Amino acid sequence: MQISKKTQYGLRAMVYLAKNFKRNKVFPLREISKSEDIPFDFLEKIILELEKSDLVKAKKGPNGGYFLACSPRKITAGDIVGALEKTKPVNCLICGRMGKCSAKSVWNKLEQSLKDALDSINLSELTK
Amino acid sequence: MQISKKTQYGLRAMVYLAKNFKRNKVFPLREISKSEDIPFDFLEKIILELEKSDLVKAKKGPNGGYFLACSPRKITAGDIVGALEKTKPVNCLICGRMGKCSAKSVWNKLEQSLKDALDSINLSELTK
DNA sequence: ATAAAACAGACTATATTAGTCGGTTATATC
DNA sequence: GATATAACCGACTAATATAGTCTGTTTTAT
Repeated sequence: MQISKKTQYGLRAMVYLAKNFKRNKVFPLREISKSEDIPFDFLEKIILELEKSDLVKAKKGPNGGYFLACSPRKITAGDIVGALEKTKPVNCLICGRMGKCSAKSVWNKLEQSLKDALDSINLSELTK
Repeated sequence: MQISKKTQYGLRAMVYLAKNFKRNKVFPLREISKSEDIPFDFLEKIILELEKSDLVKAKKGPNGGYFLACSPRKITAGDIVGALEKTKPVNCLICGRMGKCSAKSVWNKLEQSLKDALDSINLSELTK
């Protein structure tokens, strides 16, 4: 029940992009890495996943960098965590094998409130 | 963000004890292990942790076994998960180092709703 | 041309998880 | 009081996941 460093870094990077968000402005990874004190090589992998989930876009070449794919208001913590982390608390094999599992309702409820909590927060709120 | 097998096994073992709960009745681990299809040696370690958290008690020797430390109604999923799993989603080092962390409020909210969800379920409900 | 930046895949080191094994201690029953 | 049963305990191992590194290729503004 721990959030990985990957996800923590990813969320912080996204908040950085949201805080400095401005139309047509891009942010090279080096800047985010330094400013947020995240290992550059690792962040590169993370931002790539975020890009594949359509949360950020990139501009290549000199003066290139990354930027949010849409307004901070429209991106939720749930979007970001969902892109970087397994969000189902369990893969209950028992449920499949035996048709029912005494613990299933617990994990279902947990998954739902986890989702609700994260979906209720958007990036714009986190910039304040 | 995954619940460990240890916790899944632990919860199922506890539900087993709750389902068959009867005053002065004890359940040898072998029985729980077979019935719930949980590796015996592993379950032994798990139940020991549950005992140290005062969720179950033991009776040693022949005809011995484990039993719930109190009524199923009084034991929550939160008690069980809390005994077996790290329940804080992050140990945000940044928060300590920089005084503030842009992501902190997300993890706090997550932790709270995780706790709320699990605390709202008791063992007695899970026996139905 | 060249330099800055994104993109990509393979690799390594560390930590965590899941489980095993070999024993010791307590106690009901014969 | 011997014995068998079941809890208790600590050290060990195997597998997997996490966290990061390294070496390069591609794109593009200047």
